Amino acid sequence: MTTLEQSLRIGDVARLAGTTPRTIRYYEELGLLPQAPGRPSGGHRLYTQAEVDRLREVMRLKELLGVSLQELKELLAAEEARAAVRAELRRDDVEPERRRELLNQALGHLDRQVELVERRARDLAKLHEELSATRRRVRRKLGALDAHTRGARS
Amino acid sequence: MTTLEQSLRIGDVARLAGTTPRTIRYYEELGLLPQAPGRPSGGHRLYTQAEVDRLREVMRLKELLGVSLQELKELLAAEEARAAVRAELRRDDVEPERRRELLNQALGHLDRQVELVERRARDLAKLHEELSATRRRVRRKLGALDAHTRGARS
DNA sequence: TTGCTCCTCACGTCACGTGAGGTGGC
DNA sequence: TTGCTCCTCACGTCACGTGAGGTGGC
Repeated sequence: MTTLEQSLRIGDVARLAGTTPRTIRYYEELGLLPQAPGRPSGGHRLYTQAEVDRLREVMRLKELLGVSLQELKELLAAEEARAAVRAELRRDDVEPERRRELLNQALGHLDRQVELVERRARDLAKLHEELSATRRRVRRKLGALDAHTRGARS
Repeated sequence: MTTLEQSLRIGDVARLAGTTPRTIRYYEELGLLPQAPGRPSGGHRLYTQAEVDRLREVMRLKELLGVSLQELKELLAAEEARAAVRAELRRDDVEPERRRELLNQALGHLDRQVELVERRARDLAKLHEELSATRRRVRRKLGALDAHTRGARS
């Protein structure tokens, strides 16, 4: 039961996640990150690796899903519910219908995220195809130009 | 030589592109869209389909590449250079070395865009894989739950 | 003439960046 | 004690949103 890892400060967390202390405080203010616990109001925030992971996940979803922080907060509230639910599900005295309800909720949230990701992936693939086609055309022109130049010299 | 299509107003363009007049004016101010030509300063802006296409492309790249408007402006300046260059290339009196230089520039800009797109696509694919795996796990639990319930009832 | 859309300020908002001035732990 | 990072305002910035008050074309 070591508590040795409880020693990350806000600057450490920011560096590990690739962002700034200001962003962490802002996310905490919005409720996207939990309040650093046991802080005497004005004292330093202390974190563990769990907060680093959480922050990285928040940043990743924000970037890749392209949603506002408010929307993201709602999406993540669902994930938190799932975490709480997992604890509840682990106990065996949960009624099957309650269990089914919880699992179905989780499935709904996952489906929404997957849909957002797939839509973005389709759009990106189309753009990639177009850029590649243009690039091939430019390359062909360069090739023809080289061949012509060599032909004229030889 | 009909000039019948020269009759789009800023609200029309916004609706066709899925944005707002304010965004169009802002992009014009930043130089991302050309000034609507022949406007008596205070008069209404008039557009053609070409501006609609341009605007859609700007919006699409902004969303999918996730770059700032300033970075996007630089990327698109390259595209404009390409357009001007295509006109120059069409004439046959361009020196081959100049021609090669222009084509190589175009290739460089395309490579940068393709790299951005591929990086995003990789990140998205990874996220998709993780979400799908989680979804499969939840589904398996639901399936087991159903089987168990039916088993208990039968 | 009546609506509608347009125009230009200009202030508000979201997601932070960036000092200003001060306190706290190795 | 000296640095360093931390703290809380609070104003600045980017990419627009949203009226305020007024002018212009079917």
